[in-house]
Amino acid sequence: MPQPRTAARRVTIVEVARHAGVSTTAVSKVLRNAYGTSPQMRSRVRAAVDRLGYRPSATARALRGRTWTVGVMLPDVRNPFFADILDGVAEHLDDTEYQLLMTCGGNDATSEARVTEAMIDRSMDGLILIAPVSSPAHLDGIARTVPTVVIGRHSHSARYDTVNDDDFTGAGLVVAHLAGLGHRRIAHIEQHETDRVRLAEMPNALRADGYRHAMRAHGLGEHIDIASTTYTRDGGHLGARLLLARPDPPTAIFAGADVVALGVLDALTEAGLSAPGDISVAGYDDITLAAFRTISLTTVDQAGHHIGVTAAGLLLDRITEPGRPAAHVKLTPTPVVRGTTGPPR
Amino acid sequence: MPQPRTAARRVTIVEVARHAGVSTTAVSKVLRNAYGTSPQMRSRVRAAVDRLGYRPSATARALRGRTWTVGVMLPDVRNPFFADILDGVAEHLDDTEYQLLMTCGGNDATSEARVTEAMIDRSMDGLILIAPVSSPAHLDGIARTVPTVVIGRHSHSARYDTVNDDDFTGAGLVVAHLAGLGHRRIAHIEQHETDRVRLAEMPNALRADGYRHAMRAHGLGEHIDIASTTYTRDGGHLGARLLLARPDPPTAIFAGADVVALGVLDALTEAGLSAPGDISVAGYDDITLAAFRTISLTTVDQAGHHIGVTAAGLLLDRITEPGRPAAHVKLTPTPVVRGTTGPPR
DNA sequence: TTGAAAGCGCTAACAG
DNA sequence: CTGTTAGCGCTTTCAA
Repeated sequence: MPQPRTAARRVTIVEVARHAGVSTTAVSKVLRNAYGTSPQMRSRVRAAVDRLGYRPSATARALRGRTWTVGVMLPDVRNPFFADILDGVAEHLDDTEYQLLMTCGGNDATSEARVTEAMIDRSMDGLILIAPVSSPAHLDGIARTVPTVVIGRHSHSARYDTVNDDDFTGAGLVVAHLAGLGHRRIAHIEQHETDRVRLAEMPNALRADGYRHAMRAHGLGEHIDIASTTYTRDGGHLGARLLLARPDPPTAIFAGADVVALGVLDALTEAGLSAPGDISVAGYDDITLAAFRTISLTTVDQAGHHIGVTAAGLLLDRITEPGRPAAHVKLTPTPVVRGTTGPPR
Repeated sequence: MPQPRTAARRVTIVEVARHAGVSTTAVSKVLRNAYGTSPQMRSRVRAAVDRLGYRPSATARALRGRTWTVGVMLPDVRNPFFADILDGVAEHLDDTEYQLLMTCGGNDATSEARVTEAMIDRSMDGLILIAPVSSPAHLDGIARTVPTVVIGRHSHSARYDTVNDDDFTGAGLVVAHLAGLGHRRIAHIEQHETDRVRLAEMPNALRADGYRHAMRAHGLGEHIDIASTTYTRDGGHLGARLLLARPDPPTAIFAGADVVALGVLDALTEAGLSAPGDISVAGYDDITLAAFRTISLTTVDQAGHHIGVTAAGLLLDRITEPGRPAAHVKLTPTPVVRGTTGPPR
């Protein structure tokens, strides 16, 4: 039997139609469960599809209808918190026809613009943007072009939905826990913002606000002490060094994110100190690693999985009904007390 | 000035051509730097492109030429080792026109098939599969359809390139290090394989082989002791518990992957033991977390970043010249000695 | 209920 | 060097 020597060309709708003895229109209709197909036509078409191993070309479909593709932009593959969100998104999408495709935004507006444009160029049906750093105007522009849901931005846009953790409250939970243990000099490591819009929208800014507010509420306003660095391990390391060098160093550090807390622990080890013996440390996010016994980090669970499921649900709704009013969901965080916090010595 | 109330339709090549006063062919040629365009035509077209903010539709291009999209399948977003590979791939692609899109294969053949089909349906120009679990026949089928590079499978297919760490040698490095410290009862935690093909192709199987071989080479054949679990944190936890329960427990544990070693450390902490005081622990991969001072894990650096760069290079070559003979690259691992290994007590 | 035909945005022969 | 023309695989009016 002669074999073609080139890569087998893909089976197209034309071949399916020929084998089934019907028109391409008919095949298309059956595939999309469209109106106006007889049972026998359906079964003949389905048989031909199976026999030939036909799969529709998403790119050809894109020129007329949808691609059944949802794009997720995440800032960084390394931050394990985003994995929880992704799991949630994937779980919701698994029950649908949609395929998930991911890209990295790189925590940088230029790179984010490149990546979102790339997803739009590829005719994705909808986008989920996780913790984007682009300006609200730019996000609005994206949302005008394609159905969009934003995670981790407290904005009030009418064009896209948002899903957030209540960061302000979450920060308060940490302060309450530490104050309850008897700490007074509770310091915070934040990722600094200067831009007015970002001060209002970014989770890190709201956590810092929540920290300040809660400190005052507990009568600890005079002990407010913030080290401004970044939400990275290095940022935590630097922040801890700054705080430890104070004339009167804190007895507890609330890091704005778990990765930051890891950097803090690193700096403590380096300085010959340990948590909670010498100093208490708390994070935010409850990444999987926080539960790791060797670390056992006290933190705040913002239910990444649930955030992902919610965002995926909103996106599919929005794809179906692009003009519908924007939903802005805020989820309640819960404190997770583990081994890195204890009473001050 | 009246504003359209619906979402602005995308600018197409036709409009660019009209504004520039040339044919669509001309625009297409200029955009692709194709042969046969005069300087003035080029500048007029470019001006129109900029003015109108035109971006080519990747999906429309897909029907004729390439999509300038490379798909990467990774088994799992959580394993931080894959992030190193991704960085390498992204770095290499950043200098090109290609856009990277990722999917999760889920460490499961059925799910991998779904995901690879999805990428093929979307006309991706090439695929990089990281540590796939599908059968060689299935991988061959994929590679017949689209240019493919496989990372983390020691296969010898003529259809796709592979990039691997020399796992056999790497395992030997760990045994040599531990034996050099004076350990004799060195145990190993592996991810078990029974299938003949997988025994020959999977990195975990080669690491176990390398362990056995090195133990014998060091005259420690009688102390070979393997706990068969999985390459996960839980697998490490379970493996350590099994090994600690032996009548004569090991003085050193070589975990087949860093995530496994984290599970081992977890089990040690639980049992009131520590590394390297009570027992030495080594991993494999050198994930970023291994350098974290609180952990300071001895491991093997398999240069994930370099693997990624190499794979991306091979893929672009293969896209250009699909028929070229397959390259099978094996990179040399280097030992990274940190704080979790020391002399036996 | 069914199918012919037009066209989505782009590229590639082929003429001029 | 430039433009006309014919599709790529699919969906969608619109007649039959």
